[in-house]
Amino acid sequence: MADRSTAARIADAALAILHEEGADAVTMRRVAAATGITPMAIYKHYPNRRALLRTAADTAFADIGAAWDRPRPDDFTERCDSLMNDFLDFALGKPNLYAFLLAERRDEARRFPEDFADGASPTFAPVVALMNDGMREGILRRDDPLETALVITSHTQGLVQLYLAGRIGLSETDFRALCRRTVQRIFDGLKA
Amino acid sequence: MADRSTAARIADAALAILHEEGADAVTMRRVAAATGITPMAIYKHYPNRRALLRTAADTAFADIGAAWDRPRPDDFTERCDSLMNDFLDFALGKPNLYAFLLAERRDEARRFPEDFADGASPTFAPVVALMNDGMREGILRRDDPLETALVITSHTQGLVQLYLAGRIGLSETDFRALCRRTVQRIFDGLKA
DNA sequence: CAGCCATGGTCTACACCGTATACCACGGGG
DNA sequence: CCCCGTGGTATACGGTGTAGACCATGGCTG
Repeated sequence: MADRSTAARIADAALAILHEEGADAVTMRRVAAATGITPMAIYKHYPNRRALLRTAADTAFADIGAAWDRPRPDDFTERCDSLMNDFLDFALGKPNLYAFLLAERRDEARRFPEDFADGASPTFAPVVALMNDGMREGILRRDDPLETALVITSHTQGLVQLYLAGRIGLSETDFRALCRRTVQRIFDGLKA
Repeated sequence: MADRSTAARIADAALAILHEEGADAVTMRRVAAATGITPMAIYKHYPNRRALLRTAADTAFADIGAAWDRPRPDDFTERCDSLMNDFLDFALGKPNLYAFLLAERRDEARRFPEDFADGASPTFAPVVALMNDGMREGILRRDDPLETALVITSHTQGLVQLYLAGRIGLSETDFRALCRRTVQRIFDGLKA
């Protein structure tokens, strides 16, 4: 209680509701109540609802980046699985948060359009690095690592999107296996 | 004026606003005004806002299916490009509609979870058929056509998602080229 | 020490949202 | 002829984000 700043407690409450019930449930009145405060008091710390949601998402995003920045197995395939599992852990474990971040970064990206260009995004950079390693180790065909990483990430994102949309009727374990299998298939190629 | 039924005119207005300004802009009051009617009159034709949006989306979805059901080139690669271009035409030309359909089918799919299982979705079936053709013609490795189609669609959907989210700083022409290139890359495989 | 003012909180109010309810005009079938 | 279903209206309620006015408090300055 005699702990974090009010601004942080507001953001925490917003993030919790966002995580549990989705972005629509994050109303100023609910966040205020959860913080033990009047709705209008939020405006002393955030200019409006969008900004509140954005900073909540920003901290969540930073947390992801930090969680992903950990040692990986040496073997390329295992490292690949390990990274993908981290991604799936997040996307499947916090689908509301994931969906919101995906939608939210639309505007965030408008402010930093070069975010992709240099592969600097905390969620994209590890994939680029992985592709670089694979090429250096001779496992992947030498190619543009950015585009290769883009192939892998967009495939996985799209697959998760379909799964979260309920369009792939599999258990989570089966779906994770499907992801691993299809990524492998992409590496192998589909041609005869 | 002495034309379509009121219900249809309401749906038209909703679809137009949905297309131009996104789902959030589709308010009962706005749709009513655009139809020249009182907000509450909408409820004589649709039980609530969600239902109105859903039928608007349904007609749009049916239109897509119809538009895609047309003759394709013989050559496999050209046929592939042709189908992808149809998809990109829609996703890039009506991003609001596309985003809404993607989100909306989450619930629609909950009612028909087997929609993917048999590849019956009007946007998914053509891809499955294409993969089948490729395998029959010996161009693609003989494999599960559903999973192969899933690889291609999820990749493209994910890529479009990233592009619409502004995370790929390319012109539309360059982006279309990127799509073609990466799909080709998937067919070719990434391994050394 | 007196006074001021930034900080962070409150309460009230407004415009907009979806929609429940009540009412009404009218045209066709018993 | 009456009656009632159809499709329209007007009003109202509870919800939303947020603008505006107000106020307590505590730290800096004259």
